[in-house]
Parts: sequence; C-alpha cells; structure tokens
Amino acid sequence: MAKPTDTRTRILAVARELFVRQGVRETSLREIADRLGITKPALYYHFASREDLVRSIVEPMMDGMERFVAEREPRDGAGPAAHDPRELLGDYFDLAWEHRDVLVMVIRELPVLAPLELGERMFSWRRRLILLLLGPEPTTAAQIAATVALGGMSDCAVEYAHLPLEQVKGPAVEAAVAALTAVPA
Amino acid sequence: MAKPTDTRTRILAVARELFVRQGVRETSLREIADRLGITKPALYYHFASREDLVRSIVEPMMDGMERFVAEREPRDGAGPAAHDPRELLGDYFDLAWEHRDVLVMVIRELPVLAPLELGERMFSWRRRLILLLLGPEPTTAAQIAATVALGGMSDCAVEYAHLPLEQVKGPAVEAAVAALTAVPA
DNA sequence: GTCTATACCATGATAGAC
DNA sequence: GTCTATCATGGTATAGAC
Repeated sequence: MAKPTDTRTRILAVARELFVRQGVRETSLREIADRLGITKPALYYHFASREDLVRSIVEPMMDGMERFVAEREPRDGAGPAAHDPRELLGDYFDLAWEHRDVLVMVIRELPVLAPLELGERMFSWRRRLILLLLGPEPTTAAQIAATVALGGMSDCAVEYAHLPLEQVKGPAVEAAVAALTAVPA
Repeated sequence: MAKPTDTRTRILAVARELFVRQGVRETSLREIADRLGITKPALYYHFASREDLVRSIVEPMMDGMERFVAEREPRDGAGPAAHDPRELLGDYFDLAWEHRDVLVMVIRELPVLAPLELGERMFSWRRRLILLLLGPEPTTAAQIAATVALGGMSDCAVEYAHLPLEQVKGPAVEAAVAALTAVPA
C-alpha cells in the first residue's frame, strides 16, 4: 500500500489532466515534471517510459470495458444469454460516462496509442458487445445499426460531459435503442 | 494550372496517406521526404511549416462541410426551411463518406489539429447542422438524439470504409433517422 | 529507494549555396 | 527548386549523489 499522495499518484493525476486537456503528444514530460516541481528524469524513476505512463492511465478504463462484456457473455457451453437492449445500452452508457475523460483521450488519439495495441483491444470488445446486443451471426446491416447506437452514445458521453448524467443518459439511451431496433437483426 | 504530377501534389498525396495510416504526429517530415526521394528542406520550399501541410490536406473537407450547411440554411429574412430528415441525413452521409479518410484523421487527432482551430469550426457547423435537423431552439434532449444520429453515422463511414457505399448507407441512415425521431424536438 | 546531473539522438525549422 | 549545414528543443537513457 502506497501513501495517498505519493509521487507516482501525483504524476498520474497531473499527466491525466494535461493529456486530456491538450493531447498526449502535445504534452511534454518536462511540462509534467515542472508542474510537480520535479525533474524529467525523476519521472523515469516512476515510469519506464512515456508509453508506460500512458498505459497506466488508460488501463483502468480498458479493464472496465473488458470486464463489462466478459460478465455478460454466456458461460461456455450455455446458449446465448438474452439481454434487454435498453438495459444493456443503459449500463454501457454509465460505464462510458464514468470513464469519459479517458475515453475521449483514447478515441481522439488512437494513433498515439497504437503501440499499446489499444485499437485491437477496443475493436475486440466492441465486437463482443455488438454480439451481446444482436445475438450470434448478425447481418451486416444490423451491425451497422449497432455501431450507430454505440458510437453515438460514446459521442454524447464526451460532448455533453458538462451536463449532469441524469439529463444526458435518458435521451441518449432512447436514441440508441431506436437506432438499434430500426434494422432487423 | 499546375502540372498533374508536380512536387507539391506528390507531397500532399504521400503526406495524406501516411497521416491517415499512422497518425499525424507519428509521421516525421523526414519520412515523407524520403518516400519522395527529396530532402526535408525541399518540403519547406513548398509548405511554410508542418502545420501548413496539414492544413492543406484538411481544408477541402472543412470547406465541403461548411458549404453543405450554408447551402441549406434559410436565406436571411426567410422562415426556417423545412428539411426532410432522411434526405438531409442521407446527403450528409454521402459527404462524410466522400471525405472519410480525412474525417477519421480529424476526429482521431483533434489535439494535434487544435492550432488550426478545427475544433471550433467543427463544433460550429455541427451545431448548425443540428438546427437544420431540429429547427430553431431545440430541447437539450433532442440535441442529444441528433448527436447520436450524426456521430453514429460518422463512425460508420469510418469503420465500414472497406465496404461498398451502397451496403453501408442504407442501414446507417435508417438507424440515424430512428435515433433522431425517437426524441421529440 | 528517490532523485539530480548530464549526455545522446531525432525532429522541426532556417540560412545560404547551387 | 533543391541541397548542405546548422540550431534549438524535447524524448530517452545512464551514472551516480543522497
């Protein structure tokens, strides 16, 4: 157990704020170090590289996303579990909202995060999420509708981040459900 | 009139491909120059800076988007022009599809493009587009639904870029129309 | 275990020769 | 219109002080 305000934690907090506000590659390590009153190499004691620092910030969200689908996938051997689209989309919205600052960072900077193989991981759980919504072997048309639903909701969690959750969630989920059910699976 | 394969044009083509494939900041000017068999300073003869190069690639898409809304906005003094949502969303999809390579670049690298004030411009025409869809003074809930529709369609133009237009457009527009009309304006 | 001092290399950018 | 030479900056990495 580390102390509540140890250097590592403070670095993570400052880096996260600057990365989200002005971009990952637009934030120099010097800038982070200056903000904390330490030197650049001191960062390298706590994090092996810039990539390591980014990874430590992004990992919790990725874990959350992957756990979300894993928990809802049918147990091995069991038939496909039925999921109410409204409930599933609503729960997904809550998760996207919870991680909205890191989510915007990931969406807006995929190229920077490519070395972390984030693209592949996102693509994977997004695909699994679509299967949960549509059942096995959905048509291409249905997958496209699901993409509108999921992508649109993610956009809302990011674009209306300044509003209270209760005001955004309802309309966003209603619209997503409508998009999803507009095309037969 | 420039010759069909002058250096400037070749630079733009190569830069565009590399920027889209591996990211703007992940592509060095050296890499672009090497690919063309010229040196870095030669690039600086044709473009004042890296930013100028990026701007030249992004500008046509931004112009297209801004013209799209301007053409459809009511003439000064006239009442709000009525727009069929399905038609408007369909036309917008065509435009997003046409510029999908640059669009993915802009969406995925907003921080890199911040100096070009692209965020403000995108926000502006997106807002105007929402007004065209919903009429003046829409509720927040309706705006959220419109964001799901527009954001979801953009995602589709990017994610299903490898499929033929005819296969993607239909389902994407249907889903977007459903999302938009799910919430009262 | 925590940090400073220092060096190294790639990059964006400019000046001036051809 | 293109090149050689050069500079400042910033990411990375190591050596060593405390």
